[in-house]
Amino acid sequence: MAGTAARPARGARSTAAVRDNGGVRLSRKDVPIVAMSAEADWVSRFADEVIAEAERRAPGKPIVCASGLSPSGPIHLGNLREVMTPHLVADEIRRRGHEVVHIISFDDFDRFRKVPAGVDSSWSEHIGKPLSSVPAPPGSEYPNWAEHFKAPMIAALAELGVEYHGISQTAKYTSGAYRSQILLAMRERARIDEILDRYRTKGKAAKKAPQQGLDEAEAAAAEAAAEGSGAASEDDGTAAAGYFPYKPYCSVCDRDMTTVTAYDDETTELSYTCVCGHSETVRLSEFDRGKLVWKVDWPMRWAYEGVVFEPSGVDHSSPGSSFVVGGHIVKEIFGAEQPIGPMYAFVGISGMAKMSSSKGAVPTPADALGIMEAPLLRWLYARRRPNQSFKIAFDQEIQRTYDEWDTLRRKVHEGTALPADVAAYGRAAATAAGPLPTTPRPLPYRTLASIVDITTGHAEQTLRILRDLDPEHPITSLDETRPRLDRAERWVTTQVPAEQRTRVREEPDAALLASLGDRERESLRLLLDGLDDHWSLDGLTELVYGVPKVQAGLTPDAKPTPELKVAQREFFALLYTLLVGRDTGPRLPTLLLAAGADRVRELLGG
RNA sequence: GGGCCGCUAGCUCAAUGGCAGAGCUGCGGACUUUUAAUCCGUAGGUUCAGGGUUCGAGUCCCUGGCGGCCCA
Repeated sequence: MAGTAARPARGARSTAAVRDNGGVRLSRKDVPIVAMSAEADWVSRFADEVIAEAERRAPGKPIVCASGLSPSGPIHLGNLREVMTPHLVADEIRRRGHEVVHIISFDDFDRFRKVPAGVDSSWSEHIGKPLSSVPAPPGSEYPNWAEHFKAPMIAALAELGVEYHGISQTAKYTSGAYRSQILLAMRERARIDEILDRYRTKGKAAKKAPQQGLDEAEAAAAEAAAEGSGAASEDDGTAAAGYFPYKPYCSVCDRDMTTVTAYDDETTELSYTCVCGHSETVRLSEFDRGKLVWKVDWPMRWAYEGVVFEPSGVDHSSPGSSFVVGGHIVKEIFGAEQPIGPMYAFVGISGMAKMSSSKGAVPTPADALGIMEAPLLRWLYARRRPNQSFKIAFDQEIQRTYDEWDTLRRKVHEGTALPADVAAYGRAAATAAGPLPTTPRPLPYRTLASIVDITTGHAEQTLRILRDLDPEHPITSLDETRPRLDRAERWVTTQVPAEQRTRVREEPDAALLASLGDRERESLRLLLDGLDDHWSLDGLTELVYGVPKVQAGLTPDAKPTPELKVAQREFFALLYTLLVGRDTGPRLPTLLLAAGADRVRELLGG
């Protein structure tokens, strides 16, 4: 296991670090860091460990890292950790010049457990079938349930730069690829039963009893609650006729409500009955429509693929969990070794204005990539060790996350970042295959969000404001600020609550305008008279700060005094109230430009 | 009843047995600027508690506490 595996000697690591950093020169500008300090970074440490293990187990062969995904529903941001953890390690191994393959196993031959909320209840007739045999949810363009949920994940992985070898367990099982492993497991069923028995507790019989009282739907719901990359708890194959680690899908109804009643090692003839009334005897040396129970299936695949690194969720850390039991089975039955397998903690979400509550769904990688660029999402998974839980911000915090990312980027290029931060940045911004796409002019996310909020995405207004942000190097096309601009816009429109959006008033606040004193009327008049001559970001800045100065008898370039600052604040509050109905808002020059001169005149009583 | 993980600055986290560090927040300042803009500076610690190993412990061992997750 990961915790007890021998660490390579210090010298070995230093050598790796030198080789890693040698030969790659960074130009000061915009070339993402490909080499990085191999020190002080969890990815590097796992890579050291995995390489050493791989060379001990299978010298000269490609190093195998693996992930398992169950397409039983939306594949969410927690499941992404199942992929990102081995991806980052495999990528580091690849950067060091080793041959490595990252397998993503889609467990689409698992049983359909439960009809999720929002799907027609008639789908309950499919409970017990392989996920690849269940019709896709209504309205889907995909041929079956599994493909429907795999597709968006596959698209997200491409955008994230994750290189992998995908394996459909349906294809593997139904092609007979695992036949000899299945026959072996059946032959060794008594020993498997004995291994499982070590972890079955004495209270089991008493505990099982109440389960009988549950109806099918409740039982399915309870099982679904434990669902993960592979359920931590699942039918382990115990039946009245003895223990069998294999379960056939019924030839008639295609469900796994089957019970094995007899098996002959000599002929490989297996008899089963199904709740649908069907019963038959098949020859396991030819029959391909069934699978090993999860606790045997997983270690079988470790052995079959020669997996050296595969993480799993923390729910696998218990004594009787499939990871622990699998460690015994892979060694004692399949004669192979357990992968190095860190437990990863859960990924939380902060925010989520709309999506989760209405659809009953947790956000997916595709949702995250809608509001943030791929390198940023990669960074969130790279910067924390797998055993640390973290949150992905869908609320205002995303602005801070982006600020941190931009600051880190600057520091990395200046050479002032800490080694661990440099490493995380490098893993986020590029893979062994090269850098990920970036935004040519990465303006601060909060600025973009603020602008898009005011302009409601209107391209012409947006460009006008962006152009004036940096007059020395004006932005000439929105494309320079993409895709970050599009992410910010999507964030504003899908995640920012309506009451936090800036809404320029449709009609003038007649009552307020009528109640204004002479001094306030004069300030508005001064502003309106200056609009045409100051219609630029800088010009309007000068104007809005200048109006109170002129009123105080000062010149527009006078130094501010405490009294003047008070007057400015009052003036700004008045403008905000008249323009957006609140006493604060986006910086006024930006707001004025976005609203447009005609609307400003109307709202200010001009 | 058992297991895994965590506990370090106000917050989020670094630190491979060798001088406890970043980011954010806060505070102070600059920019004609208290905004949802930019930059500079600065403060901040009994590393959960107690014991042990060691020349040396945030780090390793033991006991306890608190928190999260899981199994039964």
